[in-house]
Amino acid sequence: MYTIGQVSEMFDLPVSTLRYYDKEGLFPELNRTSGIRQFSENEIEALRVIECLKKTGLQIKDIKQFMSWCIEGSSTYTKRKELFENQKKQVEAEITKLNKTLDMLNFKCWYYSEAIKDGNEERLKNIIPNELPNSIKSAYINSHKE
Amino acid sequence: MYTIGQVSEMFDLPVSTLRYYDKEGLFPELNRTSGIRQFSENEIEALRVIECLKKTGLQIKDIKQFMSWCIEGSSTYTKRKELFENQKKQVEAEITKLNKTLDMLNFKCWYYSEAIKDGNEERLKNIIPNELPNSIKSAYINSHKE
DNA sequence: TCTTGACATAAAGTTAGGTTTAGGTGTTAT
DNA sequence: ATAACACCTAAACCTAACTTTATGTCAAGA
Repeated sequence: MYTIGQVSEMFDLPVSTLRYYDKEGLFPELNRTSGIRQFSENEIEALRVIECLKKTGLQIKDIKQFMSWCIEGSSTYTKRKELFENQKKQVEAEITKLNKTLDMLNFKCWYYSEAIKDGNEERLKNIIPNELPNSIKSAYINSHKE
Repeated sequence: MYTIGQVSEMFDLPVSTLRYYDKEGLFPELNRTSGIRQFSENEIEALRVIECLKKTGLQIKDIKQFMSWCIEGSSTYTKRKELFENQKKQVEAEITKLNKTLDMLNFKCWYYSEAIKDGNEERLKNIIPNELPNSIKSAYINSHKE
């Protein structure tokens, strides 16, 4: 059993955030002794899931929904699995997008290192995109299409 | 030259968002003819950079700062390069985090597919974490440490 | 005893990034 | 000439996810 202060330290989250999550129904099985919250292993795992689902872009109200399914029991296993599978797709798509973003960042890093060497952008403006070095050209094309 | 409506279609952004970006100073060189915004290649590239930098987590006010540096000329090449290098680190760190998130999602997907087969979580609760299949075990450990 | 520190609540405040609304201009199809 | 569009502005509004504030309880140490 942990106090709210201990959990705050463990997860590096403000106490106010934990109280907010509780108020929003994210710890439906949280017990109290004379008003004081008692976080058990159950709430610790819930917090790991909360942090995971938040990272996937899920909103608090939908995380609350998930927590309700957990209490409903075995009849919601399929729903819960589908949720995780959906969020997995979301994250995979997000990683793909971030890799496209990295292409733009790599191109711009190269661009400015060349501009620093030249002292201006004249030469660069003339070689874009056909005379770009091959390694940079693909990053340029990837980040400038659509 | 493009109208705001054409740019809205090209980037799949609401017209109101483009006006908002303009108001926030993200198109410092945008010209107008009798009050109507004229988006040129310059603003199109600016928008590509805006979308890129937003994806890296940069705030509008910092993107505005970058746009000001662009106008200042060659004296800001180094600052601009450093910005892109920083954002590149941010994105690489974010991809690492998302991969950890994927570990949790993979574990949970596996967990619920097993729970569906069993009809309950009894067996699962007893095999965590030591008797987990190896492929799942690493995902579990990865997403349950720290 | 008194004050410090951890816990509690309810309600108001904050922030970023837009979006909506209300009112107006100018051009083009019927 | 009138209606439908695409454009314009300023200002109010919105939302999610917290955070802060004001107020109070309770246990332990000086």
